[in-house]
Amino acid sequence: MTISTRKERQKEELKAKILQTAKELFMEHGYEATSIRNIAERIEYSPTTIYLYFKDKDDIFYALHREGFVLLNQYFRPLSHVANPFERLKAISKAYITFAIENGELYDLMFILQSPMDALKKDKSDKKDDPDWEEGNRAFAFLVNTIEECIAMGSFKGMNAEILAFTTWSMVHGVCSLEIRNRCSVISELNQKDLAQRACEMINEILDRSHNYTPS
Amino acid sequence: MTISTRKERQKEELKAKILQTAKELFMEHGYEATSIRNIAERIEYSPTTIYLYFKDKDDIFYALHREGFVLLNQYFRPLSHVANPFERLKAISKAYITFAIENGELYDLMFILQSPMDALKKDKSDKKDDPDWEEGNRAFAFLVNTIEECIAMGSFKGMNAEILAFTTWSMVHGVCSLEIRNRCSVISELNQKDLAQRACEMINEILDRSHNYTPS
DNA sequence: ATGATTTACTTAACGGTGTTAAGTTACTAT
DNA sequence: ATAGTAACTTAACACCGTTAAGTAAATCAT
Repeated sequence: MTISTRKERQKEELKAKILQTAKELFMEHGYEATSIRNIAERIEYSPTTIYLYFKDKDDIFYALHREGFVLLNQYFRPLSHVANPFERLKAISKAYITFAIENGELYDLMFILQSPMDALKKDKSDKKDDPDWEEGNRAFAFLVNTIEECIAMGSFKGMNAEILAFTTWSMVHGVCSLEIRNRCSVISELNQKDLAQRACEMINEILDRSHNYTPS
Repeated sequence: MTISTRKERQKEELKAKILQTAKELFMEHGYEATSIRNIAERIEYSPTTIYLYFKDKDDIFYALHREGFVLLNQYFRPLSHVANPFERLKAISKAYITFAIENGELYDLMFILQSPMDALKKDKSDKKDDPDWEEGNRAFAFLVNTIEECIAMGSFKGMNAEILAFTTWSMVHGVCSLEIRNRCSVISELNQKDLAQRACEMINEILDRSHNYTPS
C-alpha cells in the first residue's frame, strides 16, 4: 500500500510541477509565447508526457485560471471587515483594479483570454456548479452580497442586485482590460496606470452619486 | 506613363484584395484561425506574395482595424443630430454596444486583440497623430465633445471631460468585452445578450443619476 | 520464479503556423 | 540585344499542438 501511495504522490507532484512551470513561463512571456515544448524542456520531460497529465493546452490554462481566483479572493478577504456596505463596494472596486495591475498576465487569463473558456466548454456541461469554479463564484457572490446590503440600506433604489453587480464588475473590468490590452496610451497623453486609476476613482464617484440619488 | 499607372493601380487592387480576403476569413473564423496561407490560397497567390504588400500578419490586421473605426463612426453619425447632449451620450453608449454585438470579431480586433497594437508599436512612434488613427480619434472626440457639452449644461459637476469620456468608454467596453469573451454565461443564467443589454441600460441609468446629482 | 500485463515515459511523425533566402520569369529601359 | 528591375514562386527554417506507436521497468498472476 505505502509503495503505491508514494507513486500516487509522485504523480501528483509532477502534475503540480507542470502547472507551476506553466505558470512561471506564462507570467514571464504570456500565453502565446508559452508552449508545451517550453514547459517540457524546463521540467526535463518529453513534451508528450504533459499530455498524460493534462488533456491539452487549454486544460493547463484552465487550471491556472482557478489559482487566479484564489488569489483574487485573497485581495478581497480583508474587505469583509468593512462594515458599511457602500464603503465595502468601493473598496472592492479598488482592490479589483489593484489585483489587475499587479497580476496583469493572470488577469488576462481569467477575464480576457478565450482559452480557459474553451476548456470549460469541452468537458464541463454544468458550468456554474463545477467545483473548479467555486473560487470564481465566491468572488462574484461577495460582490452581489455587498450590493444586496447596499440595497437593503436604501441605496440604488429600484435596481436589481445581480444586474447591478454584473454592471459594476463590467465597469471596473473595462478599465482593467483597456489598460492591459494597451488601449489607454492611444487616447491620452497621461501615464497609462494613472489614467486607469483616475477612471476607477471616477467610477466610485459615479457610484457614489448614483447611490445617493433620490428622484426629484 | 499610362502603362505604369495601370501597374500602380493593379498593385493597389491586389493589396485591397488581400485586405478584403483577410477581412472575410477573419470575420468567418476569427484571428487565430486566419492564416497567411489561407488568405494566399483564396486569392490564388503564393503565401510569400502577401509579404510584398504587408510587413507581417499584424500589419494586415492593423489595416483592418482602421476599417473598423470607419464603420463605428457610421453607427455614430446619425447621433450628431440628437440635440440634447445628455440624450446623445446615452445614444452613443447604445450605438456602441449595438456595434459590438453586430460586429463581434471586428470589435475584438479593435479593442481586445494585442496584434494591431503590436503593429502600431513596431514602426509608428508618433501614435496619436498618425493618419491611420484618424478615424479612431474622430470616434473618441465625438464622445469627448458630447461630454463637454453635458458639462457646459451643468451636468457632471466638477468632473474632467476627458477622464469621464475614458471612464464612460471603459464602462461600455467592459460589458462588450465580457460578452464577446464569454464571461457572461458563467455568472448568470440569463441569456448572454440580454444580460449585456440590461447592463448597458443600467449604465445609462447610473449616468442619469450621476448627471442629475446635486450634492445635499 | 516466470510469463503476462500495466504503468510511465519517449521517439517519431503529422499537419499546421509565420517568415525569409534564393530563384524564376517577364517586362523595361538603354 | 542586353542589362536591370519588378512581381512573383519554390523551398526551406524553426517553430507549434497533438497523436500513434514503441520501450523499458515495475507489478501482478500463476
